[in-house]
Amino acid sequence: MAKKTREELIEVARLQFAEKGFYGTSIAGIASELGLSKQALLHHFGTKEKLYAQVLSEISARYVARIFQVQLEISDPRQQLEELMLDQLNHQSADHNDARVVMRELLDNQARAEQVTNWYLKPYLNGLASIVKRIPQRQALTDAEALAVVYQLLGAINYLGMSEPTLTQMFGKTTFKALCAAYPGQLRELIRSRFDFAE
Amino acid sequence: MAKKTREELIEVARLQFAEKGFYGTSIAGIASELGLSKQALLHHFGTKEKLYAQVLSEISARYVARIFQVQLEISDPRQQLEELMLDQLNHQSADHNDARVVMRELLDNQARAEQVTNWYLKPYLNGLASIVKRIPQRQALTDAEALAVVYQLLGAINYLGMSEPTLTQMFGKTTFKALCAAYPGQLRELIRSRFDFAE
DNA sequence: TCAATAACTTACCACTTGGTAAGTTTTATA
DNA sequence: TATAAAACTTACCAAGTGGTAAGTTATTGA
Repeated sequence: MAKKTREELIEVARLQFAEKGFYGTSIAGIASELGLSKQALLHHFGTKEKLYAQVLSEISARYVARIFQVQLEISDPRQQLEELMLDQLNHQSADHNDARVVMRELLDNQARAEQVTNWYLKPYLNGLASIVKRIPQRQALTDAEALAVVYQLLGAINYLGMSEPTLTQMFGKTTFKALCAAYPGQLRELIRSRFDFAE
Repeated sequence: MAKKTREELIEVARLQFAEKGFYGTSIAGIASELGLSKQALLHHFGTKEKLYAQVLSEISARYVARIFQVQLEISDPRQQLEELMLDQLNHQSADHNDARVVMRELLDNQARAEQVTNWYLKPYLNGLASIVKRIPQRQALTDAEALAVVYQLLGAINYLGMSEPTLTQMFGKTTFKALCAAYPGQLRELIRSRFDFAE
């Protein structure tokens, strides 16, 4: 059962980092959620930073794995892209913690200035960019332009997911649910109008 | 000079909240940047929460003012939308602190559970949504669907702006600059392909 | 000029933070 | 069953947090 505690700690940490951010989360709070002392956590991970790095790297690994999987299942890069984006959207409505952690990482990491974690997300972004560059009529895109496209799509998807609490409070639960229901259709429309699936 | 100190405090707070978030920012740190004591700040604002609310409400006011302005200058809602979005993008490359504060507000506000601030962004979002609903062939959209469109666009824009530090470290300054240069064009293309300006 | 008030400062408080040191219990292994 | 190592706990620490209380200095306005 050695591994179990470790995994449970990572999962609790993931939720709290997503909800309150790196600074807003305390290692004592994470540990106590499992009835453990703060030092139990430090025993497993050494420092708060290392725990955070672990959480982030596992998220990244999940994303990258999904890219590989889709590339095996689908051959057309346009459909790969659409599948991955809609997948991300679905995955996010079920559990927006990953997206929130990533978003916070993008926001915080300058301040935390922890070089190591900077690279965790790179394979994921590169994987998506390379798919974009394989789309017909997009092969002339530079790396930067392809990344720009990826960022537009990810932004369009993730911005909504992480705004749930605020939007619910602002517009009410009903409106927010309607918004979420409308989203996949709008997103698909956005992708298709962008990469002219017609032809 | 009474007002000046207050305004300076708000500006410093804006930068620090943007960079380190609500929890990561300390009022002592803000004050000391101006050579003041922490209590000088508390004298002006009472609590950290109230200072934060002030920062957020000024950002929102700026956004809303821009909407009004554009609505006076331009009559076609499609062009209004394009102008506002490109404007947001430009404004953001010069100073991404506003977008970062907003993003953090969307992320944090559940945890902080501070009802008052929840509404600051509402006029801004509603203003944009109403523009979308005025676009020809989009008038049948529900409020939720219009909001979904707004969220897609804002996400596409803001996601990039706030990722600058991370992306710079990941891909280097040159690539990031190229990415930024490619962005307005890609964004315009996205908007136009979405709302068929052709007709 | 004088009183009121705004703009501060110093001192202090209770609490929380991440982390160290050292000891104890549990588990695995030989 | 003995031993080593893993998985903890209690105790402690220095530093930092937001905030209160009370006093001081500067500014303003009648």
